[in-house]
Amino acid sequence: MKIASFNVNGIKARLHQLTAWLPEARPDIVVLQEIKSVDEAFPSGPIEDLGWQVHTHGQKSWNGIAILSRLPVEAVRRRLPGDEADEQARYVEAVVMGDHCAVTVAGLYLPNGNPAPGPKYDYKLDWMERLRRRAAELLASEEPVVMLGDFNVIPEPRDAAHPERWAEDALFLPPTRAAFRRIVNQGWTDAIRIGDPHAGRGPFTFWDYQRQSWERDNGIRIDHILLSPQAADRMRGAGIDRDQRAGDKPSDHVPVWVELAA
DNA sequence: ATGGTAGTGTAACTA
Repeated sequence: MKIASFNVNGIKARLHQLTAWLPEARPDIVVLQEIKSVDEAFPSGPIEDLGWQVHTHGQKSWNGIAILSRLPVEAVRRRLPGDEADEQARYVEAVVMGDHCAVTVAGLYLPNGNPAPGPKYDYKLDWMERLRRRAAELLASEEPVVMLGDFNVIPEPRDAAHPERWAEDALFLPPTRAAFRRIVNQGWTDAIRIGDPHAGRGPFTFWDYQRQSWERDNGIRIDHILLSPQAADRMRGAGIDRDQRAGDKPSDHVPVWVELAA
């Protein structure tokens, strides 16, 4: 079972890239972030025509998430628990039926949090605490769980080409990294770090559109795949589709993926 | 300190 995450930065502007990448990469499950579309306006047709079921959780103009699946999906849950007043569409969860076992997939678009300090940063840290609580519940199931998406967290200096430039940024501030570690240290495995070992800096998953970041390989690693122990036992590979950043009108993120024997 | 680019949606915001 191949599970992928892709921040498309606007589904309407990225349909060409997504419909070219899906048949090429052949994932079984994809979580999308930043669809920037209400559910009714999501272009499901061209994706369904390629064999994928579409489950969206959108909002107008910003954020928004979706799960695409070629396998049977049950128990789709939208919204991260813990704050009924939170209107931002950033979390979707589903149970996917594999040949050998069921896998819970949690897709997320964690708040950016800039500028920090400020209310947006407070919201980010609150959201991370809610995610930590949900992550603990998912781990307690002792089932295969894959929690993946755009975390908007640079975990370590080696995850940025120029970490010093991120020192004051909400993606790299010490409280952000500590909150991420509190989740990982519950017992999750960082699939990209394990599956795609890299001696020096990188690998990266995001390159800004500005300042020729891609041409200069000035990237960061902020799209992550966390595996429960039962999912990590089944991991057969993981990777980053880096080439996707080089095409015509690409997203500023590239897809990340993990392959499980499931 | 500023501005550089992109998407949504058509002004101003988010990233």
